[in-house]
Amino acid sequence: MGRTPCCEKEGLRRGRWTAEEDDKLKKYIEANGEGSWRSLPKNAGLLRCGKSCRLRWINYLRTDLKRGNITPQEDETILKLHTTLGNRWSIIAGHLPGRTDNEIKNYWNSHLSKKIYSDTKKDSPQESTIPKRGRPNNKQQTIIAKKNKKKTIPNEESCQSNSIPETTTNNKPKEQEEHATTSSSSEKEPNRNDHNNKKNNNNSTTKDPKIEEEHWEFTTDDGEKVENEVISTIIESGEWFYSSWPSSNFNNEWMNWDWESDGVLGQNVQEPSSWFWANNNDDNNTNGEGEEECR
DNA sequence: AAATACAGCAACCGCAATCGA
DNA sequence: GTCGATTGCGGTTGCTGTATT
Repeated sequence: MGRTPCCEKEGLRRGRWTAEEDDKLKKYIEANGEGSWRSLPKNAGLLRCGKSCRLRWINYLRTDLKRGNITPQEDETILKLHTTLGNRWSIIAGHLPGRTDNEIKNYWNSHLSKKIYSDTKKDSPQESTIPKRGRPNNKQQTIIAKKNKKKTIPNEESCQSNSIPETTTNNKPKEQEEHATTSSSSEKEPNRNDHNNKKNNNNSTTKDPKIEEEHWEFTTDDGEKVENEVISTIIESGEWFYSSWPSSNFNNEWMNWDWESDGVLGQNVQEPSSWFWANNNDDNNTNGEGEEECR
């Protein structure tokens, strides 16, 4: 039994595309437009699976693609976005015109992940590269922050099919994937495609993430005023609220801060990994590790 | 020069989301 | 509302070129 293959495999070509195949595909799509990938190969005279055609078009043949090396600016953008979004390559790619998710994923795996690894190692050569969790140490800063009104960045990912952190049975979200790299097929969750499994677990009230640009003003213990623009990811899941942002915005240090947003006051203890879960209904809010306090 | 190791990247695979009858 | 078909995404594989021994 098992699943039906996405396309007949017998007689279909695999592996690298030839210039001739590229030409056929390009000409067909230019004449007929994208879509109908299943029937496209037959109509275009290609001995390829529709999926393969789609991938080839999206990643290499589209005219709006930017070729060449990733620039330092793009490099920085990828790093920042990855801090907040994790391995959500298509969303990251959406912020880099002309770049594809596959390209960014490959670039991350072959360049940036190593770069981050070596940087972390350099910073704390005797310690694990996995960010430690726990209470702030004596290097923490205490700052007073005022968050200005948020402006929501219109983002196509809200319309896309991106999953957000799963919720546990008590509706408290599981910890965000630490570096979001592995997915074991041996410990699969029930298929969420649940007419094949009761479509959509409706005990979860999670919403699509919002990417927001926030302007913060800080006053440090030393009286220094700091202004900062950050991109943060806001995810709501039932009464739980998730927020994260690039730690580089805060010099990778622990912080305590009081905040004010739209007339609401609160307090936070934030670790350098720069994300937290908070409970909108509870006075004793905690993040995924029980470190967070906010009201 | 040959063998081996490594890095980079194109392509594949399976799962989940979405579409549409 | 249900369910099969289609599309999109992210993890992984494996080929190819280059560096090292």
